[in-house]
Amino acid sequence: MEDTKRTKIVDAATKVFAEKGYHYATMSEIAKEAGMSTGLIYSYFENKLDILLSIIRIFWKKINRLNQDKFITVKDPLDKILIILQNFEDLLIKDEKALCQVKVLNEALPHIFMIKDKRLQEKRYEIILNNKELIDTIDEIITDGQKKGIFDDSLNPSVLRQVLCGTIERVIYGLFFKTYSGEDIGYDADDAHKAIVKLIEKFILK
Amino acid sequence: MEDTKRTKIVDAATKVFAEKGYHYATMSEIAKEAGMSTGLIYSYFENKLDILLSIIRIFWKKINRLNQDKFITVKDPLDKILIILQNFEDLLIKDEKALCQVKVLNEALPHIFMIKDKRLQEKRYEIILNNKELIDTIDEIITDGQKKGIFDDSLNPSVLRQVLCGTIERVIYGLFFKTYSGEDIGYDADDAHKAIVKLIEKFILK
Amino acid sequence: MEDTKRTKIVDAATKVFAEKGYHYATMSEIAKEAGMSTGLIYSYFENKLDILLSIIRIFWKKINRLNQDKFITVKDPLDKILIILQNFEDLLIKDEKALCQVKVLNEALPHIFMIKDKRLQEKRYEIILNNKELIDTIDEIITDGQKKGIFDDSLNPSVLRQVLCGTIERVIYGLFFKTYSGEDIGYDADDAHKAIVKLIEKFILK
Amino acid sequence: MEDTKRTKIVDAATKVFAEKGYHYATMSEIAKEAGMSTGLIYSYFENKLDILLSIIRIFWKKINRLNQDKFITVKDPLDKILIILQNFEDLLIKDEKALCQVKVLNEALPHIFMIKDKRLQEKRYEIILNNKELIDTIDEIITDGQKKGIFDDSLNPSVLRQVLCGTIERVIYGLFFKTYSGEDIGYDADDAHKAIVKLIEKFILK
DNA sequence: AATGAATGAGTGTTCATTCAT
DNA sequence: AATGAATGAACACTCATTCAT
Repeated sequence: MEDTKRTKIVDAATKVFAEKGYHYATMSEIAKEAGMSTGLIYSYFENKLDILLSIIRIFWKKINRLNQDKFITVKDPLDKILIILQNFEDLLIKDEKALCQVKVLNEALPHIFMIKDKRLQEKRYEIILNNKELIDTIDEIITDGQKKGIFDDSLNPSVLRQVLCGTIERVIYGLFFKTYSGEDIGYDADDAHKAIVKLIEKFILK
Repeated sequence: MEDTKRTKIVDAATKVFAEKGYHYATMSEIAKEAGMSTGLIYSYFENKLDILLSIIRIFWKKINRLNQDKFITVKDPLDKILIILQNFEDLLIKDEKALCQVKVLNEALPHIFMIKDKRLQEKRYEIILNNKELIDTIDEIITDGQKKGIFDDSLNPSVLRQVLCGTIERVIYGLFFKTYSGEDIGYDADDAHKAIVKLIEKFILK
Repeated sequence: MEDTKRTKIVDAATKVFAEKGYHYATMSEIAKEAGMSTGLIYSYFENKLDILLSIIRIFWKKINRLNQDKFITVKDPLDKILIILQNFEDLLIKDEKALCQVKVLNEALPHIFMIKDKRLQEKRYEIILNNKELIDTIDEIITDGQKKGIFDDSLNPSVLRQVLCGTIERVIYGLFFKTYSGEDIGYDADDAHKAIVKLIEKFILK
Repeated sequence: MEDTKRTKIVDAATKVFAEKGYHYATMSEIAKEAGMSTGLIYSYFENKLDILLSIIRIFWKKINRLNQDKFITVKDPLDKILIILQNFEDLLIKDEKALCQVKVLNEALPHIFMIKDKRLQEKRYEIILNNKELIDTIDEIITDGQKKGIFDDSLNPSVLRQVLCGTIERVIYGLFFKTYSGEDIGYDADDAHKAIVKLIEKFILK
């Protein structure tokens, strides 16, 4: 029950943050969207920033958990990269509601750096750790693929990862923009998927 | 003279916005950084948002002008793409001061959508036009390259462009982060350049 | 049974008000201290201010009743004054728990004046009456003592009473402070008693 | 000029705090009383509590300075005590505006203990020091008087000081109450003065 | 042209109070 | 009778913007 409320708030905030941007969103808008009063939000979260942090934290946790779950049975570097992609798509694209998380995630960085509240330091640290976990995971997979002679080894793993992540982020952000603005962006979820797979095949594979 | 002041403000704001994020930056910080009083800023800009808009507008204008200038003598699609990349690098990477524009550009989108001030509508429209101009330019180049049989034509131009732009944005953002946080990101400006060129060769070329 | 609950609330509130001050004390702290839920407090009291009022009202009532009870057999003005002192000490000093009432009584005045709630007007009036009763009692004793030639009659009764009450209040407040802060104040309950008795002998007696 | 503004705010706040009590007083009331906007107050004070602290700090500083100034030429313990009394009267009674400080000073204690803001810790410490300075000064005078055989030495200095201060506080508070409520309290400033002097003569002197 | 003191609208947050269970 | 989740009014505080000098 308590968890339902937290989820409601997180979902409402994700929507409002995505629509208006963190600072333009007000607590009463979030409360209204969540179907409750402003005060109640403060029973579940320390403050506004805490909600933003929670959105991000939950997302990275989910991604990391999904990845680790599937990596147990998969060993091939290419398959692992494809699994990471698939997990991103599962979490963001297949649930249209969740798509707006991309924008919130995109906007979050400056706010994470502005955290002064001591109560939030730990949560901030956790986010950084979770983020680092994904980065390290990808970098290890790439390094592994290069050692095994499967991946292109003329570039260092960090740049390869940046190219991959930048692509995924941008392509999915486009889908969010399409959904929420209604404007045509020239491609759909299927095109996006094919493009990233092709990027992996042509750019990352040897 | 007036132009010097405007430039000073734009430069100061770019720095402060990049360091703190648009909303955490205050007008008095910008004024201090620009070496003038808060009030004077309002002689050159309508309001805070107007400064942000100007930063973006100036950047897109410069990019478009640089592109068009060089496109006069260049006709090959691949060369054109490489010129666009080079222009980005000239504007952002080669001047360390300007590097922080990446972050401002990254953060700007939500604010552009929140413009209510009628005086800014025109400027907003101009930005969207400038942005669209670059997008259209790239899309045309890609379409042209595909027609000429030079570029991969299994993906539509919009997605190809997103992959390219997402990569450039992310890779350069990494360089900004490195410069301003001092942390190691595993690659430098040279690696970044090579990676993008390789992306073009392996992913965009047939 | 109902009375037990009321007493529990009053005792808990007295403690919390004394420790934190009326406004810094929250209803949930009082409820926790009283071992019940916040809601239940509202079955016994109109609101937060009502609890404060009750604490004060109960104290003045007790003092007045104790005084009147003992005055039946005592007629000498000096003895009467000493009885009032003894009653104060019985109610405050001898029960360490009750000592914190001094602080609550001290802080109460501004709140009594801010009562707007109509339901509390009557209670407020009662407090003022009870307070006035003690004042009048003391003033009458002093007047009587002056008439009988026992008390110094070079000062009017009101000022004499203020000196006496100010002394008692301050000296007992010191004891409260000592108990709750643990700091040394340079005197104990016994010193306090002797000082007040000496004040009566040297200052009020002729 | 800046000092005029600070003084205006301090005076306004003293009045409003005295009338309503610290917590019932709002910043906009203080601003209105001071003839300025809410925001401007924050150019001169950290926050609401800082104003309260300043009122108290200024008062204790003034008292201590006045005392030390006059103690240079006076050596007799009795004269010193009378000078302290006179200074209190000069600061509080002779300026009717300043009289309301008594109430603010009376109410301040719980708030001083609730200070969490780091920026105010130093100011808090200064107040405690100033307060201690007066206490120590009085205690030294009394000890000196007892050694010289002038003062009653059957009670320890701390209690004697409490009796004196409690009396002064209470008697002056009565005058404040009279002025601001318009009610008759049975004595005036002159009676108050005589009472305290008589207290010193009869109770403190041997 | 230039200043920065002054404004006040806007919002996050708290907490007394209510009420469904 | 008892709970504590839920409410929302109230207020401190910030900061973009203005304007007297």
